[in-house]
Amino acid sequence: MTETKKEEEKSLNFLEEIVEADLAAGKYSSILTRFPPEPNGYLHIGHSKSIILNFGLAQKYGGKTNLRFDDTNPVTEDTEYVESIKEDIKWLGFEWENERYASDYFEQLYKFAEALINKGLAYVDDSTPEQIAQQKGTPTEAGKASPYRGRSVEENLQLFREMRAGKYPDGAKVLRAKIDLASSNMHMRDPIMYRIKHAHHHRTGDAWCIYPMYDFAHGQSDSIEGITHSICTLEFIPHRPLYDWFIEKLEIYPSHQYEFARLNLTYTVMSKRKLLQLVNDGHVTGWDDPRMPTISGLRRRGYTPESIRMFADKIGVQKRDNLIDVSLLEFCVREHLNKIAQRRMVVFDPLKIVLTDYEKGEEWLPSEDNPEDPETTHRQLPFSRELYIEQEDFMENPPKKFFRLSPGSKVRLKSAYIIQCDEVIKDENGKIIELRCSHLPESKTGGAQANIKVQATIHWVSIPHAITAEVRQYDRLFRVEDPANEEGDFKDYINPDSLQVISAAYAEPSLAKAKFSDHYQFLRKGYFYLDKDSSEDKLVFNRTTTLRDNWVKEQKKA
RNA sequence: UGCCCGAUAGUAUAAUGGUAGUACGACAGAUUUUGGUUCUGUUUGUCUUGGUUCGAAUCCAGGUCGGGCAACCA
Repeated sequence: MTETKKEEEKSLNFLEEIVEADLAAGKYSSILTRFPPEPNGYLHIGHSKSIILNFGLAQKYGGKTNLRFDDTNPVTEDTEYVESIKEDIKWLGFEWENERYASDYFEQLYKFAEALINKGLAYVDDSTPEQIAQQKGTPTEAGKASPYRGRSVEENLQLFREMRAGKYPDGAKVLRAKIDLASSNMHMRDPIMYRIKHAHHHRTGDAWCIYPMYDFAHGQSDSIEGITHSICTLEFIPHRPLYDWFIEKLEIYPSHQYEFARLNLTYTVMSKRKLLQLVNDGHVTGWDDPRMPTISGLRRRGYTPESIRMFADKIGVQKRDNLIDVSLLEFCVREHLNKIAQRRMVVFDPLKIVLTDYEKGEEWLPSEDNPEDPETTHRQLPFSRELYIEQEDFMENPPKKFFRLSPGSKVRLKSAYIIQCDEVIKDENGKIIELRCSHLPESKTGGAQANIKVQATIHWVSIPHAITAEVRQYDRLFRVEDPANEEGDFKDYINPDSLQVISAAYAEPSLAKAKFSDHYQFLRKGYFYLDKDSSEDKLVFNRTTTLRDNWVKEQKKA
């Protein structure tokens, strides 16, 4: 009920309005969108906005979505990327109707090009790249015609066929559309349609040595598939007249292009080119480094598809440039993980405690796996006389608002007893190496003293039962909000402390059975996820994100 | 000094001529066997100048500011 109400109240974004209007007007009986990545890099969170938009729009209005790889530039593209892109889309929770490639249409596109030549709307140009740039003029100055612009249809046809046949080397000739060299839109000043590249293509192999440019491939591919709404980012706005021009002159199905603002996130970069540099220069370990904003990086770090979809829903879709605070993404992942994460106890920086009055040897105490879940399961935690707690949970001379353990004070050990610190043991340098404590024997859950109020509950592990694990704690990759727009090289703003490794944290033994299907909350520490670097004899956990921490804020104020 | 987009709290996003609302953040408090969660409260906004109108964030005009466009990239 509430869900439906919320749905109704939620206002439409501008694309949903367009689709609803088109559907209401009977322009289409159902819609077909497409997600068109170039397989030259891994998908990032910015792409997930586009994926969720394209697939989500179709889902909402009973339509379908094609996955189409825009593979018109063989020198940068590779099947490695095709595979990762498919995996990422599936992981986000979407299914495409058809898997297509722009390269599927190379023959058709070639025929389209000949058709334009026959109409006198395209010509083969022998000019060099420099000459073509010269001819284009500037935004304030009209361009000039190439000396080859007046070639006859027959000559153009013959030369274009020779281009295809491999008669010319790379760069010797191009095919250009004959449009308007005086247009105020630079993209209409006789844009290049085909260039010669004697390069191996990841799908068509060596069948072709001429390849269509984006502008001559994208709109026609949309048209061939019958895409109703072709949604892309803002920088393609000036391409739209060209998109429409090719469709009009070719007299083919009129797909329409719409544009939205791409996602930008604080403290990271969002371009494949820059991400590739981080990988190639070794600033990160790979495309799936958990610090990367790639979908594979976020997945490895422990983000969930649900959290990313919630994020996309919250940021909305608009045409204004934006820089979204990464704290919103963190909020979304905490929101989801709080509901599903299994609670576990892990001590990162141990301080030994001896319970001088504990005589039992060992006992096993139940602890809930997730207090947010009313049907939570419980696991058994081993308890003993010797425990580790966190160094930071003890202070010999505590400031006013310190609620944890200090000499003479009491704290509760989560799911176990209330303890009190009786004696502080130091080494010859005065460093605290051990605490002697006593416990309230009736204070465990359900006991007579269980309801005694103490200022804090802290986590712990039993020393004889503890296992060790490597813990990788991540921080933002950059020191500044918008590294791409800072002076100089964006790499100068990399955060040198973006990774902090604890090689041996002490964990409760149940974590020996950690699984990739589970997300964990290490109590009072944050959310963690098993890393693929784990092996039989070594556990590795990635910190997905910290818990919100008011104590840290309190300390900063002081 | 051409053309094209855009402009609502710190950040995003609604209000489609009729009470400027929501989320995140920040701040304060309550609850709590996680300084988590949950709950309550507070804070801050229509780029500007005119015009149309009973009434303008919304429509019109001028200005300002931000972004994009001159790859054989997509």
